[in-house]
Amino acid sequence: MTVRLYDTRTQGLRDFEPLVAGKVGMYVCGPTVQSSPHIGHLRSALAYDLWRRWLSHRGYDVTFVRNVTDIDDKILVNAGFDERTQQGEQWWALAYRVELEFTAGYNALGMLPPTYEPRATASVPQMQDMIARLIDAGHAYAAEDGSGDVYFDVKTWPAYGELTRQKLDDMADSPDAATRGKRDPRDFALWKGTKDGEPDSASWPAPWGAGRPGWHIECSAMSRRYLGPAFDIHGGGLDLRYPHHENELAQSSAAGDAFATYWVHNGLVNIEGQKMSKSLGNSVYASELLADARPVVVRYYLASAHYRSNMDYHHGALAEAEAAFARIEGFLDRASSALEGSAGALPGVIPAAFGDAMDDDLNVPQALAVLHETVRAGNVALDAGDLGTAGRLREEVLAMTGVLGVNPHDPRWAQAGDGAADAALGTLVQRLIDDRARAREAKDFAAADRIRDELTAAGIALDDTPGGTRWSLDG
RNA sequence: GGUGGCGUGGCCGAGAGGCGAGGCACCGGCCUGCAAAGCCGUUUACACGGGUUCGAAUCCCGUCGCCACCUCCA
Repeated sequence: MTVRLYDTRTQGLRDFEPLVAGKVGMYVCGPTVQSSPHIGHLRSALAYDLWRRWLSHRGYDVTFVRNVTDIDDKILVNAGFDERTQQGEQWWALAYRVELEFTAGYNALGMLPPTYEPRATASVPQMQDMIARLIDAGHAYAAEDGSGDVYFDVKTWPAYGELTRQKLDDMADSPDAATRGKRDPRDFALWKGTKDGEPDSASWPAPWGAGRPGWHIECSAMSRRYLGPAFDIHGGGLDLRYPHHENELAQSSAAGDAFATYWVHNGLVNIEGQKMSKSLGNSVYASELLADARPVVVRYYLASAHYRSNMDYHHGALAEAEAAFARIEGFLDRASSALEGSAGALPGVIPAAFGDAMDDDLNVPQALAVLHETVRAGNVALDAGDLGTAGRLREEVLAMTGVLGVNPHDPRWAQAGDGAADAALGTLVQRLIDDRARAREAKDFAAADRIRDELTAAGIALDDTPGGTRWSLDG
């Protein structure tokens, strides 16, 4: 019952062994809040939400940190505030507005809030401290052009490239290197001196010149602040391996930190076979997904491929997920009707095969297969009138969907409705169902079917069960 | 050019030397007044060419195709 995970650095599966028994420190690179969250952001966040839930389920006390990068070139550009005319949105206003969109997206999909969710702008002193230590140690230098930039000196760190197994000589030169006061084209910025036209609000005083932190140093400083110089798992999107994570690893190591024991990277989401990009204009935003399907179905869909595989979002994908999810939901609904009154409030037991799949590098697709097999067995038991077995299997299904965060009966997923209107609708529908029952009793099937057709046309589905006719709002 | 990954049936998507994961769709049957739901069953597979093996989708070699990162990106 050991959790195994795929570690990018060693390129293989490793048994998970925490630094401190029973505890896990996990740092995940959160978004740069420069524009609205898209399907890829949600998928990434979900991957680590699932890791966190599973590790917790296995008894670990998980400290989960996901940062918010709220100062960055793109944020300044996208906000486009003009100092002279005072027109446009302030960068910090844009950052906060977008951060709220991300939070709303995470909440909609039932992601557990991180233990800590630090903003980069709130840890600038910690970043400066780390930069100072790197300069003192001879691994970083202030640019000689007086720009206020500070760079990491990759040639002083022979291990540079270890995460992505690249040799320094093979790395492409940065195109703007010559003009930026770098000693080597591959040196990367730890601190960016304030340039003309940039707002004072995006400038922090520093010994080497006023400016703002580079992207990479943010994560090194924040992970250290909240998890310490050594922690267990560092996660992020596959696209962050290089340069972001490579640079984090280099600077943290050079500063004397042990940093992450395991590196986990989630696969990306393509759209209709193509990479999602702003230039192609094919981005699928969180708001679109949530308009197309129930949040729990979006969550189910995004979890249905292994977290390390690239997945392709295509038209109809959510409808397929809805159908698959409805099967699970249907069983639980049937079981609830059949088992009404019988307690069965025991904490559900997760089948061993499900646990084995999850332990094996979070193999959710395999775990879902176990879940579906349990659903079928449960339906068989219900058909046979074996309520004891059905009840036990229902508990298993609830336990499995619970740990994945897709329990259909979780109040979280309940549609926010109008109680009085729902009651009125229920009364009217029940009257029609009663009328239909009388017609069926009298063998007047034409009349009975007419009632059902009318309800169907109104978006209400009927389901004749041994326990009576049930109705539901149909999608 | 460097580093890494992928190619499974109509679709999605696991698996990784030996009983054809699971879901969606389709077809046949059971059940039902008819549906729906549910159950049972059939049919479609492992890019291509070699090799290793008693046995390969799974290992090895080669070929083709696709993709990611190497510049900001979850």
